[in-house]
Amino acid sequence: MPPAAPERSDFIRDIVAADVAARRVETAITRFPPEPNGYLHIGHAKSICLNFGIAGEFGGRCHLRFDDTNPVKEEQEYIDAIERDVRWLGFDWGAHLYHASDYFEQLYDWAVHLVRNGDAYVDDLSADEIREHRGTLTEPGRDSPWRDRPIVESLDLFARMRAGEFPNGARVLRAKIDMASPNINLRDPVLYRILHATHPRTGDAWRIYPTYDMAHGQSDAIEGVTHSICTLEFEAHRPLYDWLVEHLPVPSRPRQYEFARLNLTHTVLSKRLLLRLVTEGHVRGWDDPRMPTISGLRRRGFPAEGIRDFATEIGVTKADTVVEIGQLEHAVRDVLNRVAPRRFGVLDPLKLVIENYPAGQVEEMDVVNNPEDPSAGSRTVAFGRELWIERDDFLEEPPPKFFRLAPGREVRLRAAYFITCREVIKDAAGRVIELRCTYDPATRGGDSPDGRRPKATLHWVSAAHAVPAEVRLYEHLFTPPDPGADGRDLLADLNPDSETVVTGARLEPSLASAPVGEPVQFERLGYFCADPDSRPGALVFNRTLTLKDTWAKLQAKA
RNA sequence: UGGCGCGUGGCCUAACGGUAUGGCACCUGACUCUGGAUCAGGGGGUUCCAGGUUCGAAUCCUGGCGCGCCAGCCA
Repeated sequence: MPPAAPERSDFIRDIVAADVAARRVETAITRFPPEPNGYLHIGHAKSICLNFGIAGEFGGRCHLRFDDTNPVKEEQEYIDAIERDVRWLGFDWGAHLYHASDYFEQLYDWAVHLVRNGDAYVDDLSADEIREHRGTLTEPGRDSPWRDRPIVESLDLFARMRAGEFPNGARVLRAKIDMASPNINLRDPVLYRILHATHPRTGDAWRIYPTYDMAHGQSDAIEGVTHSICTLEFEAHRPLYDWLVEHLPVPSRPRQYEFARLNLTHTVLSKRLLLRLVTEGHVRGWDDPRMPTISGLRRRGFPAEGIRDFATEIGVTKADTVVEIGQLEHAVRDVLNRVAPRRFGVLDPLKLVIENYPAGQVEEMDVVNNPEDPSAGSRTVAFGRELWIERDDFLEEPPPKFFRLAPGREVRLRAAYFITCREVIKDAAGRVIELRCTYDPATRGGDSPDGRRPKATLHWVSAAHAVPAEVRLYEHLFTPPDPGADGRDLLADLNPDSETVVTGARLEPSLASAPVGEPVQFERLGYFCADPDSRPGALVFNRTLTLKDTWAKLQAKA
């Protein structure tokens, strides 16, 4: 667990602090309760940071509990991915790994307890009939004809449900609360349903499974959870949460608090929609670098620290809001700028020949690794007569405010020499294919003895030394900030340029051994990291984010 | 329509009856061997509206308006 630095406070932390001060609880025991039916995304990260963060700050603990009450949707693959992602985010549940399925026997006993007390009954109505009886938002529901059947009969039927005597949907166990409640969740909610399905953990031991409402609060109580923090859509369930905890002999009394889930522009945060993108092949998988999943962000190169910083910066409230994705990107750049070693990489190479540089000569130029971090030291990069520079660092007819290379103009090659463009060579189609330049030997290292200061500094790689690579450039997954809004088809909002694969990049040789996922900055371009697809001799890099680019901004305005 | 919740500059957020906080974004300028980073400064708010209580209201009350959630044997 990361150091429990004092986080900014929020209404939930205020409640916890007050509870601790009033000795209502000894400490904060929270839990992160994912359902293993998909991959975790940045919205879950907000919840993870909140739950583990609070536990850390108050010297309590946070459990990882899988809410695995619906075997028809849940899979082991998701369980594994969730554990990996929470750990990668920087959190540790220690020995406190739990599953709602661990409590199935206890939950069953408690269900029997409810029946014995006349607080629950077996209902023979079909799903359709139950819906019909439930009433509507404005009309009260009607009692099921089975609502007052003898307790012994319900007991017998419930036992036989467990034994697997009835098919799916034949009967359910319902709480007996109030069919006229204005809160629909209190109109005799279903507690158990028959599901002849194999569970990832309990196998075929059970033919009935508890619903979320029956399982969640009771699991909290079993684990001694003090503050059960969930998202706003469960607000209407809180009266039921409380009802169950009050009608059952549970060992502790947890309280539920709700906060607003995260919404982000230019993406979607719904497991259903993310699953659709995966299954329909619009992305490379759950961990596609464009996905807002934790594993996607990781593959993209977003550091865990940046995600955590983002979570604290956006705060925790009950207001349903949409955060600009730029705020996430800012938190990520902030970390990357501090930690990413700088390297040279040319995405769209243009050959540059230095006519007065001796053929065959190679100089090892000393280049600082990170101007933000002197302790990162420096490295050596080979320089020679033939180089690659970025094609858009040259313009034959430079517009005003374009400071880079142009015919007759002198610029600095970073940590190397000043060069002047003498001649532009084009192919038959008129495309620039080579620049002939001269260099000033007196400017070795990048400074001139006479104080000349070029307006631009270019990155470069030696043509004789550079290694080729594929580079995948990523942008927002969706073009509009609110994909699928106003009844638009989600797919129509996909950004056709969300991934651009560049195949002819040339990188400085040290990048050939860059570990997968380790962030580097390609100077002047952005932050990158090697993709898991990368192989020796077939390097693949992902662009995590571009650097802020005021020139690009100027161009966009024009 | 019934219940519950929420409305503070473009976005997020603070304020706990004392005269609108901070971050992101935006705009200047300085500095710079990354048009990066950094630093300095700046613009932008009838705190959803209308009443009321109070010496004083973003905060409390009433009534509107807007938005979100709830009618799965999903979570």
